[in-house]
Amino acid sequence: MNNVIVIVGPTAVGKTKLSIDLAKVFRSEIISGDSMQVYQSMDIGTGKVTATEKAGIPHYMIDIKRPDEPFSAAEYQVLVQTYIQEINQKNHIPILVGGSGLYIQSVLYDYDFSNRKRNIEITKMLEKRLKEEGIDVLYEELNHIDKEQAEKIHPNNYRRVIRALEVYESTGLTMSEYHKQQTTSPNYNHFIIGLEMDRKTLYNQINNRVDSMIQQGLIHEVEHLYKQGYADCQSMKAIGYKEIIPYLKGEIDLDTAIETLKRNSRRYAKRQYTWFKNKMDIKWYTISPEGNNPLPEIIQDVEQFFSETYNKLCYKRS
RNA sequence: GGCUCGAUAGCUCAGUCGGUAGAGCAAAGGACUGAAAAUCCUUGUGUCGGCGGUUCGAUUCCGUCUCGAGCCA
Repeated sequence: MNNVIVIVGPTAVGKTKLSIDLAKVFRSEIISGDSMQVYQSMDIGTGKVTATEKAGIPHYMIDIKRPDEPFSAAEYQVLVQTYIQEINQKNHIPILVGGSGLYIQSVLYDYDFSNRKRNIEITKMLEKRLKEEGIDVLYEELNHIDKEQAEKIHPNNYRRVIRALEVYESTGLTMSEYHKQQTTSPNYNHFIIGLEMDRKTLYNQINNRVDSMIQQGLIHEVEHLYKQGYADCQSMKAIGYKEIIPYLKGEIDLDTAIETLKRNSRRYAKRQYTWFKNKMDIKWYTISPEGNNPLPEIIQDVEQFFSETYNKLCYKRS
């Protein structure tokens, strides 16, 4: 079974730095586990690694899409699983690092998306019906064809309701029927490192990070994309972009945009915690306000976890 | 120094004709299988500024003190 080291944690906690430190020790290659860093020209706002930070370590899943292209967990999964296999074949352990819970989960547990491709035509029709008939009608319909799935989705969550209907309409099988086919055993020999931090400290760090993004020219970056006509794409739903666009349109002032951006980042961090804590089997490492370095402990735990295959790996202690 | 208006949830404020209180925002918790940085759900105990008085009972009325804002000297 292939190996993979995973690093998760809320935004701004320091995942990128840890991934590079670890990659140096184990001579790993890094795969981004992030739904927005796949987009080109979105560097500052997504907190992408810089060329210098990369320190020559190969990085995957970054800058692979234009900002106007769609992207999805399914597409992500296929590419990443290929990379994981390739890196393992070279006798290295890949490090999968990022904050997009579903994306990482779908790789590790091999969610089977293949038979239920998204069908934009059907989605659009359902969206039209949502407008005309209201969510209640759609929800009732879902309840009729797939009670089990309907019970899992709140009636107001139109995205999930529409997707469940779309899957049924395009494939003839319901969401819960797909769930039943799904295996629950992990796809890889994996060790998940979670970075956490006292909430107050993290929020401070998030606020400071937003300020520094602004200093680095985030406004300019968003403006550049906006002027190219990318305002309504999936990529512009990213935190750091969707808050700046109203400012560029003159709808809100800059302070409001920045405050909203900070708030959305904080809320995002909270949602990330919810996912990680409740869905993944994680070994947590706390970073204290004094900025302690959990690296030695992590190295030890990783070595121990992979001890069986350890001697075969091309690692090198630095 | 005098007068007026304030002081209630982390913030901005509402309210109780006296029966210990509620909105918005912030925040916290949760859901999630091809948009996931998306989408959605749930959650309000706070010495009602301090101390006295009236009252069966005061956050509400009265007195006084503290702090803040404004006006007049």
